[in-house]
Amino acid sequence: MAETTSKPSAYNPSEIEDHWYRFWEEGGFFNTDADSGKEPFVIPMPPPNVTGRLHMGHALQDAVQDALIRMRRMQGYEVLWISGIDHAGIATQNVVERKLRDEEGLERKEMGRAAFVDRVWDWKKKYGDIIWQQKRKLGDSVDWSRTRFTMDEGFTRAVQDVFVQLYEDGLIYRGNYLVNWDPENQTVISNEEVENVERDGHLWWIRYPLASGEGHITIATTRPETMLADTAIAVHPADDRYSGLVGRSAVLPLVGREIPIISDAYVKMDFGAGALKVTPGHDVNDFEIGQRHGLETISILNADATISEAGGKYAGLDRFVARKEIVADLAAAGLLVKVEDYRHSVPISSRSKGLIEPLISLQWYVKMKPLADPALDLVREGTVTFYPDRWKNEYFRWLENVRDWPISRQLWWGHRIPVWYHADANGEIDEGRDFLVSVDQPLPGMVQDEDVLDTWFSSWLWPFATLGWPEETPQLKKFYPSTVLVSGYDILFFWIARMIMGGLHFTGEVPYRDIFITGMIKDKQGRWMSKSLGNGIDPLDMIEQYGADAVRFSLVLLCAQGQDIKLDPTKFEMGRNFANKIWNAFNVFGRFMEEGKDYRRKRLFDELELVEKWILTRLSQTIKAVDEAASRYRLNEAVSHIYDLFWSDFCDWYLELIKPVPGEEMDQEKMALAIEVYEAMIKLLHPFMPFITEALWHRLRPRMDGDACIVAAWPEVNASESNADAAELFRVLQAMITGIRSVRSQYNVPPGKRIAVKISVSDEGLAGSVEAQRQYIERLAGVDNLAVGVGLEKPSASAALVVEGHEVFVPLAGMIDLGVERVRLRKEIDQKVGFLNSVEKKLANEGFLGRAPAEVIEKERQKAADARAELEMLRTNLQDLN
RNA sequence: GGGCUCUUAGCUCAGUUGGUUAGAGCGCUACGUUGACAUCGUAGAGGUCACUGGUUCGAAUCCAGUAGAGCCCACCA
Repeated sequence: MAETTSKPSAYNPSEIEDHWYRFWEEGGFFNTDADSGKEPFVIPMPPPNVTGRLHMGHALQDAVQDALIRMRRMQGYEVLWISGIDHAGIATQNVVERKLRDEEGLERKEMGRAAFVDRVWDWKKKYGDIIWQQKRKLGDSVDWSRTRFTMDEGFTRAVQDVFVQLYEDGLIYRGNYLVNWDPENQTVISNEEVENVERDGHLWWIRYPLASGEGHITIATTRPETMLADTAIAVHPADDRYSGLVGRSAVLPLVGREIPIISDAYVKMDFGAGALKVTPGHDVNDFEIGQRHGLETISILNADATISEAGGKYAGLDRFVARKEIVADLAAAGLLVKVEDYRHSVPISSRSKGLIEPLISLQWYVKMKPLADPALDLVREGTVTFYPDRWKNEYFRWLENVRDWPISRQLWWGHRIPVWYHADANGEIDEGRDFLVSVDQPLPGMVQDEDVLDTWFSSWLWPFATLGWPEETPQLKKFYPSTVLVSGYDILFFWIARMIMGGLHFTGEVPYRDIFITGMIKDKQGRWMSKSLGNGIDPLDMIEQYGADAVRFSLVLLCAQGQDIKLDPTKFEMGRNFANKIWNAFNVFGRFMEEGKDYRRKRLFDELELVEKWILTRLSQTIKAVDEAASRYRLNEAVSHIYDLFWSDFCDWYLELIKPVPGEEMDQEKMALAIEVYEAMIKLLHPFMPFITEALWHRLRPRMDGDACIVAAWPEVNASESNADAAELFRVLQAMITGIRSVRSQYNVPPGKRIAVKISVSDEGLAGSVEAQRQYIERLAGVDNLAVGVGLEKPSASAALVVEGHEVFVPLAGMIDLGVERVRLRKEIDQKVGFLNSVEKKLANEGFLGRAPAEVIEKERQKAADARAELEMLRTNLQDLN
């Protein structure tokens, strides 16, 4: 499928990306084969929500994951990128509910559960995999035939089995406790789903009369309406102001209930009036005080956060309306002491953004400590490793303090809880009788729990339930545990920690040994990207504008060791420019290639010319560095090594030296090596820039059907084709060329004008070596009259440079400006003197000589000697000017 | 209140176990387009590595403290 090479075309990402994605997908290159016998490499992709659209976070994490997947595929692993979609309980229910209301005027509750859930399924089938069309644009090499859904048949079975197993293990229980209640969605949520935000509020000081009829006690509260559920007043045991009141009672205003005054060390003496109204039914800390003192727990809120019947005359009012009325009533009764402005943090639902109301509710819980302890040990022992390491501390902190997990949700979209109740005469749950935990209906007439499970109760099974667990499938045997998880830290507790616990408990193995935590994408000012702020950058727009390869490359380059990325769209210019460079560099030799011809080098390494030995040496060094960096998930380093090699070495030096002069053809042997090196670099780049590399790979040689860059063998270090001496010699030549160019620039020598140069080196051997490469200097420094020798004399009226201990004279008759030259030399001398001083200071330090390693000392001595020699040359040259 | 991260060139950021007078991209200055690329090339300017102290022969790098910025967790009603 050779493309035409006669007419170099400009780089246009959109022209190649769809074409090559289709090539991969239709060619089956993404497919995973459980029977291949190759060593597995597995990444469980965090399943996007069914409501999801591609955002920059996906783009970053997919760029990282796909790079790892593609690299390992090229290295001969059987790769599996576990993919699928999460049903995302609350989020999806909300989206569909809103849509039905807006577009069809339908209310969920009026529709009924079965009809509503049907509509969510319809919605899922219609919109559920939009994100995968978007991920194809990114170039994700996913086996799309294996995608799963967290509510598909097998997954549902796994979730239910897990519930039953945990119940039988004694790790699931049901109970009435204070929960985080989200009145908007009318469901319980877990602590992790609650955000605390600072809000302006008030502190109401309220006087509670004593039951004796004389005197009163004053409390301060931010939520006066909860007083309806007060069952005590608490003061600090050491608070002298109130010591006489402890044990007596107060009368709850507006309600008339008599409540005890108790002492508890929880109370802060210096806050408010030092007395605390205790509301066990609607406050976490008060609940605990209530437990300690055996207080009654009263609940005065309905599920929709209106005041319940227990709230007497306020029943039916919304909590905020009730608050106003209660405050007014207190004021009227002369019991409102004062109102202060007060800024404090309040809990809100991360889903609905509604204010959370703590209240008592009957829910299902998972007992966490027995699951957490083994999960802690495995990370402590190093069986599981975090990259970067510091995230393990967050993990420890959370798991060491983990609280039991409320898993029931009062939603309709999700996995039904596999618990069955006897029904009363009305078909309602009869709480008076025992329930049965069972996947299937255990007895006719029993009714299933109305609630569904927290979304994360299915997600935590992701790495194995996707492979057929609990069946012992070949897939499961081959691909579990996974190799590495790539994720953001935002779901460390929600998902990663629970996945480790679940994996261990249910399969007996850790779900993966490596966890690579990426930074998060922020906007230019470091804020989270969000719809409400409107500061999001759409990856699809960026792909359109810069190309997918450019977007991926830039993201990986910016993604350093878990640091957040403050993203500005102009960052993608770096990737785009690089892609353009790659494309155009091909044309340097590509335009000379004969169609259908396979150029292979005949020369051995020793027969290569210097710059060729050098570029092969640099290639080997780069391959080594890339492999090393990738093994530690330092992909930004891997990528910058390749970038430097390609741009600064291959293009700026190697290509400049081997490309034919205008009008001439390219030497076949040189072409063969150029193709060889370029091909290796293309392969190194493929994991990061898959489209452009695939496109170019096919242009490099005639390819067999079924061959592709995506499955080409990963480059390996070839020690026999690497030569440090050659590399060093070339480096010296580079320094000489740069020096001559610098002189030219300083004296404004026109670019086209060729000049004479005399190079005086330190020994005959080097003179020969430099002489042999004279065409490099002539070509890249614009020199037409080059003399090389030992101890050559400085021509008159010439600029003199000292390069790596050698002297380079640039005669500039008529152009030389003694003033400029003096300034230049003095500057060089000053620099050199400063350098020499610092080195000599070290060498004069007995501590250094006594304690530093011998090779470090030797290096310093060499540096000093070199610097002295160079300084001597510079000074002589300066004197000659006078 | 506890913990974590960051502070390096005008801007955005790299810098792997401490060892050449610190690097990149962008921006800036000068010069340069009849064939790879102006999404480019060549040369250059630009940094007391936040501050203070300590460890060390040697610190951008390790430790302590200070000052800013941000994040996470827990939350005084």
